[in-house]
Amino acid sequence: MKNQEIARAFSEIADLLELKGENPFRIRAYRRAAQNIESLSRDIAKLSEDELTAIPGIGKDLAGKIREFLSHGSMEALESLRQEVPPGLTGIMSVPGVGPRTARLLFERLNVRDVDELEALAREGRLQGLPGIRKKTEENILRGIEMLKRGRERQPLGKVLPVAEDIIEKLKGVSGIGKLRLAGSLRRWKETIKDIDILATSSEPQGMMNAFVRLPGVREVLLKGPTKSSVILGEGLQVDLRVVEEGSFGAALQYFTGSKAHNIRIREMAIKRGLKINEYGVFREEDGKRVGGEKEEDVYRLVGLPYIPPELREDSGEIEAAIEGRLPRLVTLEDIRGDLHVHSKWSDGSHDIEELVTAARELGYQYIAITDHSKGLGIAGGLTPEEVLEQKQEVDALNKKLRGFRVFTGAEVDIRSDGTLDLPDEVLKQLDFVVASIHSGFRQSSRQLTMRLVSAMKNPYVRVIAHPTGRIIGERDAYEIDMKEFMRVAKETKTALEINAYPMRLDLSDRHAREAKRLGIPIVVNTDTHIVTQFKYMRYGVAIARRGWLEPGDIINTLNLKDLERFINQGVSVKKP
DNA sequence: GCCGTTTTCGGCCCGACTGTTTTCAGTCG
Repeated sequence: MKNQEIARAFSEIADLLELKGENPFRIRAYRRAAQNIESLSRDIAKLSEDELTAIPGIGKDLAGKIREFLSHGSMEALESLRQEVPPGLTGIMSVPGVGPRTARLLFERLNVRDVDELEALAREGRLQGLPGIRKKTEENILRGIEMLKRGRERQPLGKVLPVAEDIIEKLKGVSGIGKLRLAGSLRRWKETIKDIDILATSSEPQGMMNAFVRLPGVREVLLKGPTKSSVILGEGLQVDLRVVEEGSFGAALQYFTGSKAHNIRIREMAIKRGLKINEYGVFREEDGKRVGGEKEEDVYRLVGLPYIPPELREDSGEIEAAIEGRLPRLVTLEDIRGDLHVHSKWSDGSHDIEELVTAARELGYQYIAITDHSKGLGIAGGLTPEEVLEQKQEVDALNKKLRGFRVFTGAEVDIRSDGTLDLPDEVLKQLDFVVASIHSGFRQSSRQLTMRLVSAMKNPYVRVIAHPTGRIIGERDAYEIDMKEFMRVAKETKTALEINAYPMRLDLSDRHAREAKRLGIPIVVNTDTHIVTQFKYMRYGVAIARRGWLEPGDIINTLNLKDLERFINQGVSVKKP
């Protein structure tokens, strides 16, 4: 899929135009297009001309450039811009605090071509004396370079959210504190996070800011004002705190939750209605009177929309859906009735089955499926066929004792490198819930990997493909599979696809989940629990499902026990409810 | 460059903080 390459090309064009000092609206148009292409779930090469220009921010011109890239692998506009602008300047712009104007100034006056040269000159104090640059600015540039080198990359949601929640807990103890909420991409549950945004009200804003910048774990204060402060934590994460008045809290929450693209659309709608929206409220253009803003709902109501949940706010069709009254009724954590991918001591889990049952019941679940590894995964203590059947006996006996709860027998059967399964059909057929997945041979060709998944799905006893793309966020990219073919076969064979809620996996991704829903493929949200505390990861999986526009009816483990039993008892020829 | 229940031209989201400035430009989100 060329989507990401095209998005990067547009984004680079935007950077280059910015360096040339071009029309800012034209630049914004490229950035918006890049963002929308990046979040596209479908293969851009497969879209018709009409579908292409239907993408928000893609008009005739950009559609032409996309076609050009798809047929030639390059864009004339980008190539000639690269000729015009010295290479390396876009790199300089990636230093925090250095924008297009400064980058250009540095190149024109000092012939700075890359970040290393910039660093050397700054260390020698040779930036001072340039217009608008004195000691402080030079120091800031050096700090920016340091931050860049340390890599302020996006970090996995699962790492950042606990840190953010810890900060929230600490801020709750600060005197004068009123409302306190996470905002930004954390509130939208994006799978990776660049910084933590916190919004608060306070009767003592100044004291609040003082306390904030002195929190344990703060390594550096980037800026500190009466309403806005930013710090860097030891782990390199940036945290922004904004303090607003009670009457503005809703508008501010909406504003700081973003996404930026979503907010721009909302504000454009406001202008058409003679309104102006900022983080302090919704104001009437004619007399400047505030007409709303205490509640987040105000903002949407005043532009004529129903409330849009944060997880959908990416300008990827949610505004159109809201206008047409077809927003999904998103699944919630409360809709989840059980977990269908759980490991026990039998393989590499930490608990025996009864302990898992106790923990699951405490969460209000009605069932779990025990899906231990098969023997091919020696490192995980995988089970032989005999052990699988022995475990089934234990589960059957346990179920006789349980009331209002059921343990389903299952396995996470390994898909071998030739596409065969690691347990014989005679064993699989006796289990309630068979999950299949790939644990080796990640680097095979796309065709080979796709073939393995396809042949696993064609096995009549396989109900689910677990963590279908194998990615580990920040460590290992998704396998190169033919996603279209994979999903086609999933639909044909009525095999469910898993959203693995393990925070470093989140696999399927939100985009693929949305595509699966579009195709009518059933989804199951599982935690892959190895130790009971990991049951709590379900919230991450549900968040990805919500970002994928999924409703309870799209997800198997929202079924109550009776319905799920009925579904399973329908027999192996029908894998789907 | 996109887009249109005011528009095919003329708009295009809005404000905080910093540093270097005597009133603002640049950067960021």
